[in-house]
Amino acid sequence: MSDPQADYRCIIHIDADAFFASVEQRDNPGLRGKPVIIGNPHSRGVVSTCSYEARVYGVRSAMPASQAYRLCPHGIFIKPRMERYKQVSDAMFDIFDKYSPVIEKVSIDEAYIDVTGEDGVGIAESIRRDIKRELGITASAGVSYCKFLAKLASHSCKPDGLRHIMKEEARDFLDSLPVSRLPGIGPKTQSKLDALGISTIGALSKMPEAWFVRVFGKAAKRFQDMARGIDNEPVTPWREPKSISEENTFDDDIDSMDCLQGQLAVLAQNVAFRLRKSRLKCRTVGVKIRYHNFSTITREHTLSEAVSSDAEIFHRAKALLEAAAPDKPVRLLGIVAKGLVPARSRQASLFEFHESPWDRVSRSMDELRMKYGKPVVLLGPCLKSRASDGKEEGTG
DNA sequence: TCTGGGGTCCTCGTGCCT
DNA sequence: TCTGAGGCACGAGGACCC
Repeated sequence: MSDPQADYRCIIHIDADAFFASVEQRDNPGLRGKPVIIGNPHSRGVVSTCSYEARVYGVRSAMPASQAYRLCPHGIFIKPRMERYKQVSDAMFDIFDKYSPVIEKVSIDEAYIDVTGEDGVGIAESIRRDIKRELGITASAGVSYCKFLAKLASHSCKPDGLRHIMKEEARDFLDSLPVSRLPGIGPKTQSKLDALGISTIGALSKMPEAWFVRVFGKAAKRFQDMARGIDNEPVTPWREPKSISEENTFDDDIDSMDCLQGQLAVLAQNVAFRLRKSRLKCRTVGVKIRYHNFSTITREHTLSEAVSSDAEIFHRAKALLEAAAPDKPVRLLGIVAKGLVPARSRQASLFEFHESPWDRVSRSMDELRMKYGKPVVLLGPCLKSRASDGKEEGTG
């Protein structure tokens, strides 16, 4: 059922243009007008983003960095400086705050802003102007009565553009677009739709609903609603995180269990630290193993009690790794913490919360980590891993 | 040719319980 | 005692997004 109120909403989608590359060009004027590519061409990584000058050569986000290097060998490759991008992002969100309290952060450089009842186009223009003046980068904005159309609008006018899609023109705008422009339709669903001869959003909107749901399941209803310009999804300022994970792709595949355990210990410490920083514990610990041939397995285990100490998370992950018994060289190893529950506060602990010995150890380790800005006390296997990497930092 | 990292959501299979 | 149905939690994996 469509919500009649929803038709009167006014939502802005703001998206910074080539964000990481723009920040680099802003900080270093010598890079302006040049093909800047964020990524390491000699690693197994991919391109995070690239300037519009690099896109001329066919370089795109998520493309293997080595491929980007072949396409644009004279491109300027820069390692991402996430701390710096985070600073600029925070400043951008401060600008949004001036215009509305209802802001949904989509990612570091992108947000939805609900400005229902106000002049959406005027506000979007002001925000874009403020970003350019205060931060020295450009952003594109889409304005519409629902989230996904606001997003399509901002993407259709990149870079440095503003587009408003009104209710009356939504169907005309959507009908000729390829189905892949709908959020949720990725390469797999697109090829399924292709096989059925459905290539445009207009064609998708005309499919018999019952049949479409039988073929595509629950998602079908949402796809068809969007294709018909219906989307009542609210702008949601805050959501509880569902999981915290960390993974690492190695420069060279690893086939020694000792070495894998060392890497696992580092991941466990980082995930556990992030849990505690967010005052959370997890009931489920999982590991992810990607082999040299890119086949990937995951294993997880749910505990009777929630945990957040380095040692408890490491031991559970280690048991899962051993049970999985990787028999091929491993390219990537990851840990995920799920089933997140709030850790009770320290104050409450005085009366009712039994702090385990592991919790006390973790608390002391966190205090040191905060003080020195990096892990000071390492789990045994971490030391092994550092030694085999030839790294010296963090021993203590 | 080569495919990151950190997430969310969904589906399907399985085991357990009533 | 056995069996099947239904609900539920869990585990694994797929698809997608930025």
